[in-house]
Amino acid sequence: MPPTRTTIADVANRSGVSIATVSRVLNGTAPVDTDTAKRVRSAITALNYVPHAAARTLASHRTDTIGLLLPEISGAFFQPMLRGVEAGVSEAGFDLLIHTTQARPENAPRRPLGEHNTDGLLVFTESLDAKELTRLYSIGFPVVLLHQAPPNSLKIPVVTIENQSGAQAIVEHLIKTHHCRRIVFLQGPEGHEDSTWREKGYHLALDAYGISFDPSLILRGNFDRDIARASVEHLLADRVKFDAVFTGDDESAIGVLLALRQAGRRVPEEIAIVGFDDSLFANTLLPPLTTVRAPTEQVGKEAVRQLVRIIQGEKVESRLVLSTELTIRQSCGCQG
Amino acid sequence: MPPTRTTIADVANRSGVSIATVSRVLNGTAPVDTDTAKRVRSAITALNYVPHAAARTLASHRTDTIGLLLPEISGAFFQPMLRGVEAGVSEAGFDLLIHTTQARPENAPRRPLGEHNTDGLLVFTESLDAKELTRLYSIGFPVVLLHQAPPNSLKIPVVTIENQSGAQAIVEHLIKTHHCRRIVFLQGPEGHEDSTWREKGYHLALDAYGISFDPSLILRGNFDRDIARASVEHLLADRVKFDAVFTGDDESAIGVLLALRQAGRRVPEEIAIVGFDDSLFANTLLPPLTTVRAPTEQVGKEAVRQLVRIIQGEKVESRLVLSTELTIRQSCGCQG
DNA sequence: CTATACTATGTAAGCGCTTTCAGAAAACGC
DNA sequence: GCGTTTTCTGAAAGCGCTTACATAGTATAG
Repeated sequence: MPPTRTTIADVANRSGVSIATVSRVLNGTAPVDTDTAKRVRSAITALNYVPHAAARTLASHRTDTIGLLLPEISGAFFQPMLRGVEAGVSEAGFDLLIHTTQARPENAPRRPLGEHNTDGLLVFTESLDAKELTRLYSIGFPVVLLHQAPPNSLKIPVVTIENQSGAQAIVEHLIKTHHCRRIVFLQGPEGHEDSTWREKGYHLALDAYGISFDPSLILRGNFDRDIARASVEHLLADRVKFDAVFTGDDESAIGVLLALRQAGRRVPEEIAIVGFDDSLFANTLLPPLTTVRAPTEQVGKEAVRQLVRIIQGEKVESRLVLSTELTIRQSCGCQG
Repeated sequence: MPPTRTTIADVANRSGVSIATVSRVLNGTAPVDTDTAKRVRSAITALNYVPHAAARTLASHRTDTIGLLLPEISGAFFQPMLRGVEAGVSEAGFDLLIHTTQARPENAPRRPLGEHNTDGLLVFTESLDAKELTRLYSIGFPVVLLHQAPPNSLKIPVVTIENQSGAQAIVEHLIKTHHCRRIVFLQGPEGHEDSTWREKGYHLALDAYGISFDPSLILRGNFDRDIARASVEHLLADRVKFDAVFTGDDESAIGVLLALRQAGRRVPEEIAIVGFDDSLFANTLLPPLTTVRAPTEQVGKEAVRQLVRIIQGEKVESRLVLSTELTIRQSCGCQG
């Protein structure tokens, strides 16, 4: 820190007004004489003055900051999410404070994000426990949930996507267009809501076409390339027959693709593969991946919008579901 | 905000001490009687007390926050970078404030990140102009530059990677092992330092093997999939002969791959492709991409470490260059 | 047993702002 | 013109903390 930082008092002195007036010019909270305002503004420029965020927060009870809580910052899925959130946040003139929860020690000394340093929180699946969520709800702190229903049926707004119908559509495509009958499904991480809904969509599709469900075709993929690969390798080793894999997400599709390529199975001729999310790399795989387009970036952006509205005291709908869209490429057997 | 937030005074009352003592327990800044400390701590727990960040900042002149300034938050390149930064930041017990500079209006009302809201700044290539950088330097504000030399030979610490030798190594691999002679190079964005160094490495490799430089083999790829693709399509249309492409980064390699595939040129049999960065998707391309491994995540982590050291008043070396490593896969013509 | 040094705690002065409250000056109504 | 509203401005009270500074009690030394 420099010996003496430029404060609002310096600006006030230089322009011959009180600090209250400077504050008014800064925030436009009360009418100020045009000339006075001009003098103040030029003093601000001349002194290179920037208001001290903490002082402002302390006095005004606003942080102008939105907190984002998610399991990890990396991963193909979080990228567009983050981009959307960033866009929304900067559009609304807020700052963004990010915390990841993965592998964070239990004995974390203080709550990283909350009413003490943000105006509101965006909480992604599983990154905050029900207890804390309940506490925040009870004190009326603005929170928006992403891809996750509120616990204990609290009325916390949610932004998510149409998982079930999207999944159903893509599985039905496999059945109807490509005559697949033995379709493997790779589950996401334990308790992952998106995955649960996608699995329901999978079942609905089978039911719709009268295909009986075979539990041995349900594997764990954990939305992880390597785990998905291992699961499929097991399946192949066990000589289980299947003609398609719905990988639950796109990341897993890479693992499946690698496993099948290794085993000499041709995709999509022998086995079709379809994913979910339409991650950035989906169209660079070979063959390009047929998947369900999830508007992840919009989810982020919309969630911020909802949150900002809540912060500003407006009411918002409690559940916003963005629609997904079947995106046909070639890994299902269609011709590009 | 709840009507009355829990403050340090509440904790003090409940445990029968002054707020100064509570503060001491909280920060460990002075010896406190064991029993007193215990009483205070249990009051903190009982009241669910969390210190107010802004008040703390205002009083202590520390924000415990590190600012990250980069052009965009998305993009395969920034992902590992971000991950490294996040890891470093949370390891050091700081918060992370992120700002992107791309497409931000010129009339941004206030300087987004600086001495008023962070303890130090991580600045990625081109995301802060020389004037502001100079100002920050002049007031002694902690800054670490990423992949970018300081302007006006200011002594601002830098963390970057060995671009030149990495590039030289991979081009020499093409020449020596695969007997390529007409190697295309795709430049990154105008003035991008990494790209400039990589281009130098390219030239050194040619020189080392006495291959004369052909300017028509230098194209602009802008580290962008689509631009790279268009450039190569032009080259093909112009019937320029070439037997390899060094794409400058990995993202461009996708575009090149698509262009060549479209044109029916086989990779790597007819034309070898090599990249730089070893992005996550590099080994999922077909053929898997031979590239130069850039330790981007470490760059992020190390940069935070340097920055924290500076914030704590220690001295650091002014330039940290992490080494790169040739990563051979199959797109150069080698057998996996 | 007095001088000296800690140890443990409280008091109070800010940190740099926002925001009431109040008052002066200017504009307006009739 | 005189009362009334409106516009503009300043004084001052905090916001919730940290941190000198001061003080009382308790060891330690000689």
